[in-house]
Amino acid sequence: MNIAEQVAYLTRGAVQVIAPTDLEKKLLKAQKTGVPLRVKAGFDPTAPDLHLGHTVLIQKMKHFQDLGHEICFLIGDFTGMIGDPTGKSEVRRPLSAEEVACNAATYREQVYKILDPAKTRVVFNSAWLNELSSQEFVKLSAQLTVARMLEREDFKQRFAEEQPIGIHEFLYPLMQGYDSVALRADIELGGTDQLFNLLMGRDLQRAWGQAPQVVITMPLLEGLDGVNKMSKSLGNYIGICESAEDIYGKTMSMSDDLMYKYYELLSDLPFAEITALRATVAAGKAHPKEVKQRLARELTTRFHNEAAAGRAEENFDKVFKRHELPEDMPQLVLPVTTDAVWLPRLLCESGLVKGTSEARRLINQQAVSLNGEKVTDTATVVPATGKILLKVGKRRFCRVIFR
RNA sequence: GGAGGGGUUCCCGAGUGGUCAAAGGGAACAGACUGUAAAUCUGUCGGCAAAGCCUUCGGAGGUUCAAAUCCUCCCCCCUCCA
Repeated sequence: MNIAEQVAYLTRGAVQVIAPTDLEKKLLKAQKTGVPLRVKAGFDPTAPDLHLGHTVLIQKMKHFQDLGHEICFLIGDFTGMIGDPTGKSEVRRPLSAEEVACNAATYREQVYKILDPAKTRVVFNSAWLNELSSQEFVKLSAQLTVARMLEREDFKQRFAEEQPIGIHEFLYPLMQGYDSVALRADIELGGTDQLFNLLMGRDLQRAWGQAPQVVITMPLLEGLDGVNKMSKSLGNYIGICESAEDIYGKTMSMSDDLMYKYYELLSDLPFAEITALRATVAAGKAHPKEVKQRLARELTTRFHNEAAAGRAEENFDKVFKRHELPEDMPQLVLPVTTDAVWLPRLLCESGLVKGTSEARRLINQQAVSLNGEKVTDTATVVPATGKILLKVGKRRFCRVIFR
């Protein structure tokens, strides 16, 4: 690849590149000298459950890796104690060394689904931040004025609204920036919400006599609701460790409008092709469901494999399109202790519902079927013999076997 | 150190003595419609073998026939002044 092609490849989908000429220069230099660029991206030490939102960034890291550059997967175990002021700031409980190690292991396990372990360096910022002397610390904080810090949108707003701003929150961007100094990063990747912190790295590197890193920001991926950023706590996520069925099914449940965004941020399809795809659907020449299925297959394949994706698709069509029973469903084997069981109790024991109250509600809402027949009476009792098929809503199944 | 504002069911947020398992919104779940789309509409949304009973409104006591609401003590959060 020539430099222009490399730049195009590495900035596909990026929101901002600061500064583009620096990127070219760095790539050129790397090509000439054969010394790979050092690419940094930071992650929180908590929440080791990665979802597609994280993969936008990780995928970008992989692009750099593909071109032979060095990836620094930074785990912010020190900065994690502060918490990024972006958005809702909460005081965080410091994690123990064991917890951090455990989370890091989980990160590795998940991240290596995408990244090449051999070309990935995992680093912890406590390694150098714990060693920072008070003198250096003062030097660090002297690089920045309060006025400059208050330019930051989040702080500006909170200051105007007389919301609290902790002094330690000022330290977060400084320390994240210092990470770039410590690592001598050439490039730092981050979400658009990270811009301030990323730019801080450039300022600090200059102050420490280093060439400023190139900053590349990636869009935040909306969750399945299409509104909020994908996050586990909002429940609008697709986890990369979920089953093939779940990844496939969740992908299919997103809105049509949203899927193009997912194509842009998660697939490697050229933007021109995605635009064409959108046009084809708009013109009625392609069914949006098929376009979405293609996406679902691609994502499922990425985190599992093609065969699993195929099975997931078959199962999906079977259950939701043809309204048949899924390949495998949970089974519950119960000893026969009485002649008959009250249905809500049985639903409860099968784990399909949380309690008998919920079971009653669902029965009243025509949501429960027994051996394929809708149940209308909450007082229904089931004879405790043989096999029974329970279904709640569209997707909850269980086979109960009495022995 | 001083003054003030708060802690309500998953979340936000009403509620100042009975009509409160607690308005409204969001999320979630179910049904209709579909492509399991989305949007929309309808319903449900503490627990319980259930026209009743039990447990909930930061915590512990108390007043009262009756407390989320009043009193006492305590814990926690926030703002302003210094």
